[in-house]
Amino acid sequence: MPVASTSTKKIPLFKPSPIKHSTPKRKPIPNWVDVSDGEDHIGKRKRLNSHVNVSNGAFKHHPQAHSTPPRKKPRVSGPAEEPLEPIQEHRRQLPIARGKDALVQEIIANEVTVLLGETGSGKTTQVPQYLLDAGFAEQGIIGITQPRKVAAISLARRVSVEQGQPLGTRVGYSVRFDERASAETKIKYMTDGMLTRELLGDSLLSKYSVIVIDEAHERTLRTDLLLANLKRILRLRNKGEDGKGKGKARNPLKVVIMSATLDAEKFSQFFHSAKIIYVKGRQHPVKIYHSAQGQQDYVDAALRTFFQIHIDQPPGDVLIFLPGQEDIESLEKSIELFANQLPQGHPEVMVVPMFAALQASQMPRVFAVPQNNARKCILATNIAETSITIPGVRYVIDTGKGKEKRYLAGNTGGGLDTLMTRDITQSSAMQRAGRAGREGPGFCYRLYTEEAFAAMLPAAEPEIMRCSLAQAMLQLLCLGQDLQELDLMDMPDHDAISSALRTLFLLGALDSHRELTPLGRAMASFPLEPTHARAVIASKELGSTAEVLDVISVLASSSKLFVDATDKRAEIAEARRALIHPAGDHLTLLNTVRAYRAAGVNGEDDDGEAERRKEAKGKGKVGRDARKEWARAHFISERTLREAAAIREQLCVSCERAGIDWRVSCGEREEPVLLSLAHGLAQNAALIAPDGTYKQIMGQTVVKIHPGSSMADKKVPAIIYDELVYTNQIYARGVSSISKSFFATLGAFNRREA
DNA sequence: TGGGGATTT
Repeated sequence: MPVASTSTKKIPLFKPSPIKHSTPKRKPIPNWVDVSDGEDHIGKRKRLNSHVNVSNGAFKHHPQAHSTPPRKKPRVSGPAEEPLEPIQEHRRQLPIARGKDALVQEIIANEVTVLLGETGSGKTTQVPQYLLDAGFAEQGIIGITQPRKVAAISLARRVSVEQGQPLGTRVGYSVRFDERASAETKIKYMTDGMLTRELLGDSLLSKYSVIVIDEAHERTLRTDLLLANLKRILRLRNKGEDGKGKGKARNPLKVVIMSATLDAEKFSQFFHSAKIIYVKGRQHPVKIYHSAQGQQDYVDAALRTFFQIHIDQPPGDVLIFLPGQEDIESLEKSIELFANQLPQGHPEVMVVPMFAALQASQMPRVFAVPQNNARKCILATNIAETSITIPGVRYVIDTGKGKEKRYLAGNTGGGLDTLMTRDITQSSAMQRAGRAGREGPGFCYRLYTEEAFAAMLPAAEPEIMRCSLAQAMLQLLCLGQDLQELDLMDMPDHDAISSALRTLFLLGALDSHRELTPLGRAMASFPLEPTHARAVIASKELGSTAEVLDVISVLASSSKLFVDATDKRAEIAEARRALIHPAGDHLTLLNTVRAYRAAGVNGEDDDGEAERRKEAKGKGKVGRDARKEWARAHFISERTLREAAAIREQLCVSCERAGIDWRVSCGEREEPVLLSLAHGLAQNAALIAPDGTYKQIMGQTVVKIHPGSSMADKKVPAIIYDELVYTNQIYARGVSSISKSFFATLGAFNRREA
């Protein structure tokens, strides 16, 4: 074995194991309907537990598991028929097509339907079209929610092609910063956050005749809030004229809950034992191997497994799931080292790292076709589980580990995010394995035992149990709802609720009777965390709105501004030196945003005013290129800056509605900026102790300034910070120095505003 | 001396 000679370690041995016990034992539930076999079974409801496997969407484990699934011929055929358009033929061949009539019948007959559809069933593209055909769009819109923007957009694009109509007419989408929909739109794909927002304006969602919640198993915070509200809306909209459910409701609503796997029964129970409809998927079979023994060092085990595949197995790209960037970079080096020592005749290896913080310029490599028949090896975080699909993958190596952020509510100084490497869930494991079967039969090597798989949690805890509730509570209060009284699928811990209430009180959003204040209502009108919204509002009196919007829009962006590459540390530090502000990270952000804007004018520094005038006239290519080059030279994510610019524009609109003049600037004075931010970050503050450590003002937690902060290793009397993250230690991230005297008056300030 | 991944009229 050539690799064994370069490594003293033994290659792990794998035994094939067809996951015999991955279908959880379930009690017979009378509500199950299987429509996979098509219209033969209309009216003849089959009991699921007697004949169909449902829990394992990623791969098959019945006797015919390892053969390619049969492709059904179109039902409409014969010499007399017109040949079907390729698109329509494709639609008819999707697994769900055979169940169309039965599915529509069930949706007509029931208020809520739970649709359990495996990957590749076609449920997300087809069900809305079936509902359209069945006349559901005559009284309203068919809305389909997605957790991710890109999914909503690409689905709408696909379905508009299937409908033969331009995007934005019959089929449209609506996501933040981007909408393609019109008065004639009947099928609308949208993010769950968008529909949550619509609730604030129309608490009955009355323009929708059907709402389809897709990927419900992901249980995002917004999905959970939607589900609770849909239950309420159904009660209000679907009762008859006499108000008691008799007679015909004027504007009834249908709800369809779609889930890939697992938890279908929980959705059914939540909606009063709603019918569960099951549709098979059409995924290529993936053969699963578990390691015979548990692996202590998963990076090393992944290394050995990769070369075992590379040397022994036929061509096909390899996707390795790892927890984070550190492991990815370490494995990348190891694989390259060993790949260079391979004997002649072995294909080369092209190693591609993939994680969210990667520079945009590196991303295309993931999709590139390797040269010289090299084998591509993608090292990815769980970004490759749901967000990005990579073509060509035939082998998956699953370490069984992933990082998970979890919010721990504090009873004093705000909360704390933990970011820890943990065992993944069974649902994640199946999702990861499924990534090997998208184009053909595949293989998944799990670096953990079958017993370890069985011991994993079936699914991740819902997000509502793992995040700060302050923003959700504030939004609900504006709807006249109380999170504690809401009929949620899972109720968050009492600690999380009281911590959020406390935060809202300290920010002045609630009064001492827990009533929403005018300030709270103003805060809720911003698409921001309450802490950030508070800072924007505080900037009005302090005359620093333009600057605060520059800072907050970056903080509210989904990705990092400063991209770091481990191997260019010195170069990066040198490039950014001029941007660093002695007062800390917030003003460093401000410098960066200003410099970026100025770079678009002449490549020279500028007060930004000229650029704003130029922007108003239309964006010039020269300016765009200059900005792009500037961002690249300073190792700054332009994607983040562009997202921040879009957020800033939206915030300006919110400011206008709230009576805040977003043009007001404090010029070069820095204190008004920091003071505004401090009004929002009042709970996130620490004072230096005699021993040189920082201690929270509210609460006694000792915090360390994150090494990535410009304030790292600096000793100042007092700091504010964006967040606390616990990894190995409790780190404060996004740190600025602030005058100590500020805190004496802060509490009084917020309450006076309230 | 260290950064799982989404999202918002």
